[in-house]
Amino acid sequence: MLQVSDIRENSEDIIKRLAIRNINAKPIINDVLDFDEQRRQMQTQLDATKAEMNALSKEIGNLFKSGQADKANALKVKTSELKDTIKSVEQALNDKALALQDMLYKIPNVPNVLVPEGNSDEDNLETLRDGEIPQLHDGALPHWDLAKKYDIIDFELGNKIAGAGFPVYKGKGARLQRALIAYFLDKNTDAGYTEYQLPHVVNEASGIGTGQLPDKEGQMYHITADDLYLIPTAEVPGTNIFRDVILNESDLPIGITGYTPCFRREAGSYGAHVRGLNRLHQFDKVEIIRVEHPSKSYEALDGMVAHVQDILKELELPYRILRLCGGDLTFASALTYDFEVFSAAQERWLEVSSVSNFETFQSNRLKLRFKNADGKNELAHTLNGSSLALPRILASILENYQTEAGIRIPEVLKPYTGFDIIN
RNA sequence: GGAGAAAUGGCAGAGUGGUCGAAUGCGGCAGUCUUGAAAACUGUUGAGGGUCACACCUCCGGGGGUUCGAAUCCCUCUUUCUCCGCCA
Repeated sequence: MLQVSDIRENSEDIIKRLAIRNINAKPIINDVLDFDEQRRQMQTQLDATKAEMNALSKEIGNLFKSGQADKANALKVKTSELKDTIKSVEQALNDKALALQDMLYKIPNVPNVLVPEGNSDEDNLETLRDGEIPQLHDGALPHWDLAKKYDIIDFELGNKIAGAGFPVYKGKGARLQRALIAYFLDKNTDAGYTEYQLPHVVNEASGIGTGQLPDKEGQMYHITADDLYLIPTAEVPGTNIFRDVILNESDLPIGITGYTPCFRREAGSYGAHVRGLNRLHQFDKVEIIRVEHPSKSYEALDGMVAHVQDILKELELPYRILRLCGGDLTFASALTYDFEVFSAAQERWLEVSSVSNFETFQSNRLKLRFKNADGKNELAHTLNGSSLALPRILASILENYQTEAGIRIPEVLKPYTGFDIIN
C-alpha cells in the first residue's frame, strides 16, 4: 500500500512511474487526493467538536463538585447537540477513511527506475546467463517420464488421494526432495539467515499484511470453518512476524529463512506447460526474507540475487536472471529478479526463484517500522525471495542429470542424499 | 469439550465514574560524580492523527452500549492462565 503522504507530495511522479505497469493511475490518484483532503477536513471538524465536548464535560464535573447542580444541569442540555454532531461526523469520517483505504489497496507498488517497460514475460530483461546446457543422450526423457521409470514420483496416486497437482514423492525421490530442503536451509543459514519453522495457515490480518487480501483471496485455499488460509508462500507467515512491530535501527538488517509447503489454487490452467512438476497446487519451498533500512535495501536485493546465483552454480544447473518488466511485475513489488533454470529434456526455462524488493509497500500495511536516528518511526523495507522452490529444481535435476545408467546426483547434494545415482 | 480467573506503557504492577495518558518499581536514554566503569543522585522516557510550531483529537486486548463524562459500569468477541476431560 502506498503512503498517502507520498501521494500528496509526488503524485505526478507516481502516476508517471505507474505507467510503466501499463496502467493509467491518474483518475484513482486524483480520487485519493480528493478523499484524503475531505477526510482530513472531517477529522479537523471532529477534533474541534470533541474538544468542545471535553471542555464542557470538565466544567460540568467541576460544577457538580462545587455544589452548583442547577448550573451543571443547564449545561447538560447543550451537550446533546454536540453529541449528535460527533456521531454523524464520526460516521462520515469512518466511511471516508474506509473508501480511501479501499482505493489505496487497489494501487500497485510504484516500480523502481530499473524496471523495463513491457507488457508480458517476453519483455523481461535478461541480465545474466550462466552454466552449461547438457547434451543429453538419445532417448532422454522429460521428468514426468523419468519419475515413472524410476518410480520416484507418483502423480496418479496424488490424484487419487487429493487431486491433480498434489504429487506423491517416493523412495529416492522423497529423499532427494528432503536433501534439497536441507541443503537450501544450510546455505541460507550459512549466509546469516535465521531458520524459522512457521505456521502453514494464516489468519485474515496476515493475508492483508502481505497483500494477498483483499482481492486475491481466490489464489489461496480458504478454510472457512476456522477462517484461515493455507499459505501460498512462507512470505506470508514469515513477513507477518513483523506486523505491528517497531524495531530499533540497530536491529537491522534482519534475515530469516524457512521451509514450508506452499498451497496455490491457480485454477484454470491445463496443458503441456503445466505437466509434471511444472505447476502444482502443493509444493515445497525454502524462502528468504529480509527487513532492511531503506537506504540499504537495494544493496540487500543485489546480495540476495548473488546468494541464489551461488546456489544454482553449486547445483551446476544452467540458469538465467531476468529483470521483470512493468507488465510482469507482481502487485506489491518495486523490483523483481526472476531466476530460471533450463530443463534440458523439456527444452524449457523454468522459473525457480523470484527475488523482490517491496520497499515500504508491505511495511505500510504491516506497520513495520524502526526508530531512526532522529527518534522518529520510519517504515522499514521488506524483501523476499525463493531460495529455492523445489519442484522445478527437482525437474531440472532429473532431466539434466539423466544418463543411460540412471540419474546422477549433483556433487553438493551427495552428503545429503546418501546415494549418488537413481537407477 | 466442561468449570473458573484474567487482559493496563519495553517489563512488572497500582488504579471501580471527573483533577488518569495513567502511581510506583525495573529497564532505556541524558547528565552529575569518577582516570574509566559500577554504585549513588538528578532529569527524561509509549503510539497515531493534526500544526510552520503550539493548541487540539484518539488509543488502558478488539467491537458495541450506558453517561454531560468510562481504564473504571453493561453486552459481545478474541486471547492467556488454572483445574477437569481427551490426546501426537
